[in-house]
Formats: sequence, structure tokens, C-alpha cells
Amino acid sequence: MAKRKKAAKGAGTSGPPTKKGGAAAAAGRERKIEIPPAGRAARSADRREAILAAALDEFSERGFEAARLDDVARRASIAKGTIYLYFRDKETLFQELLRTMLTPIIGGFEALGQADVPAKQLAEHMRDVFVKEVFETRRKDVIRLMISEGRRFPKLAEFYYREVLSRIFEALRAILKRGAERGEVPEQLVEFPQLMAAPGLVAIVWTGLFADLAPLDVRRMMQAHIDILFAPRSLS
Amino acid sequence: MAKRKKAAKGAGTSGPPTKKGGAAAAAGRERKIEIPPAGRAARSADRREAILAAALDEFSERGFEAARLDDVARRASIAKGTIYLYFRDKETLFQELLRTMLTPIIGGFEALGQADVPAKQLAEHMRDVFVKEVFETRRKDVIRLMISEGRRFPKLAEFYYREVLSRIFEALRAILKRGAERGEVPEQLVEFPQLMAAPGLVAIVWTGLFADLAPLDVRRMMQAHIDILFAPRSLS
DNA sequence: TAAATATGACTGACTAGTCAGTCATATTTT
DNA sequence: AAAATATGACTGACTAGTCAGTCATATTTA
Repeated sequence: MAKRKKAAKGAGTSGPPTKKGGAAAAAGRERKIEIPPAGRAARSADRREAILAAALDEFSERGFEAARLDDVARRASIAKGTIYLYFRDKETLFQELLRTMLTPIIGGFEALGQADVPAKQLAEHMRDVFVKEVFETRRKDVIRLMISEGRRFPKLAEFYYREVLSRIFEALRAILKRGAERGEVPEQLVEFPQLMAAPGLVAIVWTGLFADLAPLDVRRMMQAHIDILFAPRSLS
Repeated sequence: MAKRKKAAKGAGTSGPPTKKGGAAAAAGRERKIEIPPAGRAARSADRREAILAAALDEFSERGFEAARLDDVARRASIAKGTIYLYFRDKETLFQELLRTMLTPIIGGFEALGQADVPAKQLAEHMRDVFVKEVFETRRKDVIRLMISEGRRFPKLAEFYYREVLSRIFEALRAILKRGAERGEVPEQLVEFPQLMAAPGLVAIVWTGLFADLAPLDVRRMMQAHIDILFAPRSLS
């Protein structure tokens, strides 16, 4: 459909593709298969990042359904069509966003599983990592998105479980098991590491809903939790 | 979201609107027509319930934005327009749904705060109530909706906090305080009753996202949690 | 090196559809 | 019959996704 060109064609400022003398053109047939110019590649990566950043803002402010790609584009200072050069569709953009933000946190937690240190100390370190790397960053918003929308994206939930949660819990279990053997920690925690991570979830959900109504001192709550779990226990 | 806010006559938060003179509609607190013919009132209440039930299905399956009122109507076996005889708009329907489902659970929990029984026993009773009245009912879905969408409905979050959470936590605090004084329970819990309720949140979120991937025995998890919290403790 | 040519990233007007909310009409109740 | 209810076709605001066209930059040719 001819849309309607507003711009008057500039009377051939620069020659449009006139096939011109066939002989000469035929010469350089094949394309050089070289790496794309650095400039373009870099620009491309920047664009992608800008889109993801804008998407994070919009998605966490309005939710997946209500977020408008027009707004994402505006926020990223690009045209809407450009988004589709980088992501197949809205859903893919959403999923890529979560994947991109969540993947990096895995390594850090996993490494902790190895260290052979008193469990309580490890727990306190994990709490610090959580507060600093998740709760005080945009990752908190990403996890909130996961919690809010994950149900409608089973693939995403699976990814999150497989790539993030199960690994963290694996590490956690190792720590807790060692701790339980030394009597530092109740045995039940080994079976339900969720109980160890629960305050992190509470923190994210609570602050999302009631930050103004009833502020929560997340760090202190997590400390209290650790103090309870790792308190010296009587023999049972 | 609502596209255009027209005058939106009549239709309060609940009850069929009296379309009559616009003035009359907004009139008194209580309905003008008290003790309406049984048949009518009953039918009306049924309709309202049917709509709410259908809305719960649709909202929890698709989320607030994606849920279609056409589907709600179909599910309730009524015409779409009928919904608007009972609820002002989609948002009101949503909020009424949450209010209606959540309000009843308050009483039960609050009553527990009074009983003078060992804290652990109370905790186990609360767990039973939670499992039976929340986790094994549709209320679990309602709370999931609250968690997922609450952020975009600050009024609703406030209602939930004021009418539900703060009351439950009040009762919880009373129990925990007594328990702490008797040394049954660590003192930190009094300051952060959230730590007591955390497994409930974990249960709802976890089963929503990972039910298939990694089933969770909620009852046992909650029991483990109670066992940890109420384990005999060494003097500190 | 400069001019000519080719590339593909980028744009945004546009299409095709969706769905909340309305209202003229129909049905039921009194 | 009149009033109260219910219906569902209809409207129009809104938006995901498309694609013909542009233009800055890269590549080739002279």
C-alpha cells in the first residue's frame, strides 16, 4: 500500500539505485564476509541495552499487559519499529529482560556453597549479597515481575527455577547440611531451604505493596531471622 | 485501563444501581428499598455472586489487564451489560472481588489472639486454618492476585493492609509476645511477625510458579517452620 | 583520494484487531 | 401496564506489529 510520502523526494541528491552499466556492476559480485564494523556493532549493543532498560521501567511500572511498546520506544529514544529489529515481539522482549537481569546473580550464590565456613557466617554473607545485589538494585523489580507475571509465562518460570532458584537452593542445601551436621542449624532447614530464603521473598513482596503504609527494615528482619535459625538449641 | 471516564452514572461500589433520577442514586447510605421481595433480592445476590465467581476465574487465570469482561459474562451465563448493573467498571469489580473474599478471614484469625494457650499450639492451629481456609480454597488465588496486582492498586493494597494484614499481625503479635515472655518463642518474632507468616507467602508464590516443576508439601514445610521457631532454646 | 554504489539500521504512519463501556430494545416482575 | 432487569450489538479509544521508504555509513570503483 502506498502510504504517503511526506518528504518530497529530493530530486536525486544522490543517485538512487540505478543499476547502471551492467558490466562494471557485475564485477564485485560477492560480499566480503567480514565482521561488521565495530561502530555498528557497538551501536547495536547500545540500542539493545537502551531498549531493555526502558522495558524494565515500563514493565515494572505497569505490568506486562499494560506496558505499551510505544512508551518503551519513547523512553529509549528510538522508533517503535526498532524494537522489532532486536526482539521478535513484546513477549520475547519481556522474557529476554528477565533472563538478562537474572542470569548474572547465579554465579555469586553458587560459589558460596563451596566455602567451608560456619553456616551462620555464610548466611549473613548471603543476606548481604541479597540486600546489596538484589534488594537495592533493579533486580528486585525483576524478581517482582517474575512473581507477578511468571504464572502466565510457564517457560519463564521454568527457566527461573532451573537456572536460578534450583542452583541457589542447591548451594543453600549444601551449606545447611554441613551446618546441621555440626548442630549449628536445625535439620528441618535442609529439607526446606525455602524457609531460609523466605524473608527475601517477604522483603520483596512487602516493600512492593506496603512500603508507604508500613516500612520494613529488611536488613534487620533478615538478621532477626538468622539469629533465630542459628540460635544455640537444646538437645531434642 | 479505562479508556474514557464518562460520567459513569449510578452504580456505587455494590448493589444494583437505581438508575432513576441521577440524584436519587447517590442518595442515602442504605438502600431505599429495604426488605425487597425475597425473590428479587435473592436473584440479585445470586447474580452478584455468579459474577464474582466468574471474575475470580478469569482474573486469576489471565490477570487484571488481560481478563476480558466478555469472558466473565459468558462464564457467569449472563450478558456483558449485566455486569454493569452490579459493578461500576472492571476495576471496581476487581476490587470488590478481593474485598469480598478477603474480609471473612479476618475474624477467625483475630479470635485466636485472645485464647490463652501455649503459643506453639496456637501456631499449629493457625497453620491449620491457613491451609484449610486459604491454601485449599480459592482464597489462595485471591491472595495471589493481591500480590501480583496490588502494586497497581494502591487503594486496594491499603485496604488489604488495614483490614487484613495489620489485624492478623496484631493478633499474631499478641500471641508471640505472650510466648516470648514464657520463653516459648524467640523475642525477635515479636518485632517481625512477618517471619512467622513468611512460609504462608512462600507457599502461595511457590505453588503458583513451580507447582509442576517442584511440588511443595506446604503443610510439612509449615510444620518444620513451627518446629524450628518453637524449639527449646538455650539461654542466651 | 574522491565519487559512485551498496547496505541495512532506523523510522513512523498505518493496519488489523481488541475490548471496556454504552444504550436502545427485550424480557421479567410487580 | 409500569417498573425493574437483562440483553448484546455497537462504538470508539487504544495498541501490537508491519513495511515502504530514508539516510548515514561502509565498500567499491575510478
